Amino acid sequence: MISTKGRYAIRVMIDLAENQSDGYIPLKDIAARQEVSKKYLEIIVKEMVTGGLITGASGKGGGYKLCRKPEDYNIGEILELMEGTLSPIACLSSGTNECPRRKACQTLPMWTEFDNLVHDFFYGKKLSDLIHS
Amino acid sequence: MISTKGRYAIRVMIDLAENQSDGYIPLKDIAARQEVSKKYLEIIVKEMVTGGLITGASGKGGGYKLCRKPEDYNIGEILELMEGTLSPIACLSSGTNECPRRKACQTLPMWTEFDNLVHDFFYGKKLSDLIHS
DNA sequence: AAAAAACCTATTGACACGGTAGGTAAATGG
DNA sequence: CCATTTACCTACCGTGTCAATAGGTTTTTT
Repeated sequence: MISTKGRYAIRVMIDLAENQSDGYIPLKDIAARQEVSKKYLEIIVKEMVTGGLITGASGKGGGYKLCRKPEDYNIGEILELMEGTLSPIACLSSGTNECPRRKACQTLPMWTEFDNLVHDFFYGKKLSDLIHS
Repeated sequence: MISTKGRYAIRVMIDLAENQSDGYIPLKDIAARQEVSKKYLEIIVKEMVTGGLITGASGKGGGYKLCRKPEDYNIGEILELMEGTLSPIACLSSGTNECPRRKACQTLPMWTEFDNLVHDFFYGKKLSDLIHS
């Protein structure tokens, strides 16, 4: 289940892409357009900055902007940053201690197959694919 | 993220399929083979009975058994029963009140596409596909 | 009657989700 | 220089789910 953090992050990215200009776009505007609490977006946007997806600038005239072209982002990296992992199964998330039943597990092949499916789907989608206008 | 409930349920089904006999298989045995707490399995198995996946019988010689052939179960229905929904996005889960931004949402098509992918994957897998022996 | 099994109700600790609140630092315009 | 605007930072909170555990009751067979 993909949480609001991941979903809102993508919407912020789309908003930034569509309202691109020379300068920065204040979060207040994004929150208004997306009809999401600005306070909550702050948390999300902060992670996006430290994760290297966007850049922020303080002060008057400040705000946020993309640091790459929309076609150079893929949805998978955005979701992975926000959700921690894209893996739908605990055993497959990196950093999980290896399951002792791994060798005998009859479901693991299916989960692995599914994991690859999910990964390929989201890493194959570019931010620019979501923009119409 | 698929929880232990869904994952254990599938393992119980596999266990039942592989140890099929004329009679019923006690949960104690399943728990031992699967190395999972019997107490916790009770909760899961109960839902599987009320959901119509398996049948249970009390008393000595009792236990659980499949009520269909392994090839007549698909993984999707098992997961959907245990997880409530297979939809990875809240907006798409049945019973969710319709999002007011639905018409304008630029991410919905992607979520829908993903939702279909997930659905097709799990509904296309049969229980019998997971059994080797 | 005893044993074995499912079945039932309640409780728990930990943690994540989805926010809210209030303040601090930085940059700009006048 | 000062007010405004903006990001940035820390803390908190209520609700719910997850993953179990505990202990008892009913049903069925031998």
